[in-house]
Amino acid sequence: MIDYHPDSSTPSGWKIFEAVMVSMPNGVSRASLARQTGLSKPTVSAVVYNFEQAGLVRQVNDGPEGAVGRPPAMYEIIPEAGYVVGVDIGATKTIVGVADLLGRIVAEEKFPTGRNASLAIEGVVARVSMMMPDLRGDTSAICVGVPGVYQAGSNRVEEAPNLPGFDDIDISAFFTKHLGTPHVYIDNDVNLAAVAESDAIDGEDVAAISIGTGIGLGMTIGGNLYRGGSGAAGEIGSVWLIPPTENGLPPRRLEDIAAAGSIKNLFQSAIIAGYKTILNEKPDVPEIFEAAMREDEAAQYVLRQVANALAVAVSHLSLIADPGHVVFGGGIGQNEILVNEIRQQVDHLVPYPPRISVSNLGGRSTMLGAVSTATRFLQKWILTPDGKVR
Amino acid sequence: MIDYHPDSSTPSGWKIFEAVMVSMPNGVSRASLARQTGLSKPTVSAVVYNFEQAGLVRQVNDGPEGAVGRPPAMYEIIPEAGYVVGVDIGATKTIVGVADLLGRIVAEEKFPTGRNASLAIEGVVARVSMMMPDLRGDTSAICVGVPGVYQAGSNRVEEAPNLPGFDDIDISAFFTKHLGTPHVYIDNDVNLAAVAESDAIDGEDVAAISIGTGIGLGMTIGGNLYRGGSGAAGEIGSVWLIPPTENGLPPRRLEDIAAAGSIKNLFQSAIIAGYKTILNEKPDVPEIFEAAMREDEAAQYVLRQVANALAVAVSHLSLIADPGHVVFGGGIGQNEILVNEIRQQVDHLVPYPPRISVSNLGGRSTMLGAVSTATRFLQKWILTPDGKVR
DNA sequence: ATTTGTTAGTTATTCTTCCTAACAAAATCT
DNA sequence: AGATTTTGTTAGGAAGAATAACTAACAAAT
Repeated sequence: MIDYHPDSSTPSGWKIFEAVMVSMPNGVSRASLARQTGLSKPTVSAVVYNFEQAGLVRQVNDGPEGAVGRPPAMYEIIPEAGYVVGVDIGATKTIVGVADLLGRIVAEEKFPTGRNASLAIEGVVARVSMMMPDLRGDTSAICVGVPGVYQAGSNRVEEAPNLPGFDDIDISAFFTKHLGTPHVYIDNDVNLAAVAESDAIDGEDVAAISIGTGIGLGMTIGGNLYRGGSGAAGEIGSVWLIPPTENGLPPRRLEDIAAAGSIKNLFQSAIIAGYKTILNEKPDVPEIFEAAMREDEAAQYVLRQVANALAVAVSHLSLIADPGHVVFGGGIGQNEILVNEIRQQVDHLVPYPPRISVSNLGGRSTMLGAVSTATRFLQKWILTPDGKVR
Repeated sequence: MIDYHPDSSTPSGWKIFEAVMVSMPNGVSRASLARQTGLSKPTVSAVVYNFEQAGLVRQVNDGPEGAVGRPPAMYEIIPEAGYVVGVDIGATKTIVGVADLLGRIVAEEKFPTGRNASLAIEGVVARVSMMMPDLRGDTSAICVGVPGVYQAGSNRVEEAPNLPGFDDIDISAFFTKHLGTPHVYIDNDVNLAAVAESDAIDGEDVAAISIGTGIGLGMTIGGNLYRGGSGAAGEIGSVWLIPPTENGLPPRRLEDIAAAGSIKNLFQSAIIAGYKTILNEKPDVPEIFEAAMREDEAAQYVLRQVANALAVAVSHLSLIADPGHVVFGGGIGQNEILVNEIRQQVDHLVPYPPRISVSNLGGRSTMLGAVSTATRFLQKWILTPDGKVR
């Protein structure tokens, strides 16, 4: 029973809050917090007391039994103290995830994206309102991944060919108005996917390559997204494999070979060029890659070409930026057969190849990255820069 | 006349020291420091008093005349409070620069590099000892740029083909032993050049490409050097222009076309291929580029090929990492004709091309970057993390 | 020559934030 | 039962920096 009134909480609140955060789901004693943070026991007690008063933390009595010494009072974050929403607006499907203050997903839904930008974000609002009736108030945040380039300055989404109509929408104001939360973050879908992939490997730097209708790249450096000098970093789909020169060869960008449509076209050309196949006339991409494993000539040709194009692009990425990890995702990037072939080829192109892997977030990476981004924001925002509870 | 004894100096010392630093060479009043830093006047006075006692700062009486109000007492850094040495050990020439605590070069010398690593660093020690007799003591630092990859873990320089013999030398210990300063920093020459180029544009992010015997790339992100996941970022010379595939074309890396030796070879092949020239048999690279401006066929062919190779590499760099600026340096990279041609070609390859320019540091960029690095270190080191004078 | 206004710098006091030291509380170990 | 061990509380500071009110030194207006 605590009934004393020590100092109000203080700048050290940051450290303590973080330490309680990482202690989850086990909880921590105040003595342990003092050891971890290097702060004194009285300071920790005072801060934790204030957190408790503010409804941010609660005592749980499941300390270790049978240990020597006075049994500790364990404290844990109250996950319901705040909620965040992470959204992935894709060209065809939208995923909405709701998570608590700890970033744990508590609800998740997937549904068709509206046919244009306006319908898409209205659909998100409608769905979020059902999943999470009360997002009003300060202790909430929403992060939305969009299939285009988000310009923070003008608060507009640009270059989203697969979802027209973003030009005149103040997307941030729209969500604030209809969902009530003042904290809205918009970002490119591949950037958010990179955040999730980085989270998945303990925050190490990662380059996340997403292959689907187009090819995108998101990179994290030192735990933060890297956007480049003019916010245009990661346009790996536009990298020239055969640059336009006078020597006659038709110019080719990575996307002309390794994006979904291009792969299907490539298969058709392979047949015309005389490669044999047992596949039907219009196979989808996974079918092609699987056939390649079963010695189908045309499919093998396609797989080799596509993997080669991607391997060359990864070699550029690796030699220039040297990311520790490269993770492939997206509808096509998730294909193990493709990535295995890429990995083999990269090994021949680069002296110190990066670790190359397939995303194991199962198409949820953008949504998870959005949730992570919103959660990180909210966790920081809920304490003032002085460490007081907001 | 100050004759009171306030509190000892404090964590706020950092901010104040930096503010005095940027005020140079004008100096600042304490009232102005208080305004700039947001600290209170008493705090500033106490800290400045301690700096003055420690010999880090002195009063100068050249405040503004004719201004309303009490004339301020102006303070400035004592530049002689510390000295740093920046060294560029190149394959053929070495540059040594000595600078004061403000990073202002006070002495600079250029001389032939010793024929191997051991002779090279002995030469540096001999020259530094003459230029800067007393580098002993804490308030000094040295930073050395080497033509190879420096592995901080093992404290060894690797992959320095142009300067053999680095394998068994503990270079850091060598300098400490013979020069007395405990603060020795080694880095790759191109990385340090990038630091200098970034300094030259007010700390904005930059990608510095050095073209000489080889081709190297150094990048700064957020004012700091970016080294990549395994310290291997910036190997742009190894980027594949024509990757090794089965289709018959001979594989080519950027260095196979655009490094000094390759350019000369390319000129010979141009002649063999029947391009006409008025140049003599073995022209050097600047001669070739100048001839290209005077409509020399073979020279034009070479210039276009070389610029194209570099432009394609810059397009990769730009699409992947999007640096705001790209600065060319090194013996060949300093050539305006070449860089103009590159700029034109990049404009056709990339939607948002970076600003591309020629280094205007005249071959001194690595040395200047070394000085800058050592100065930054010393400025930070001279105050403890609490802001007290060390 | 005097008054007024402005800026610089000092002093004394107070506030914030954290620590140390000592002790009380609650368990296990012997 | 008493020793030991660990947690948590209380009391008393100490350090850093802010506030407020002062003095100091000048320019411009009267």
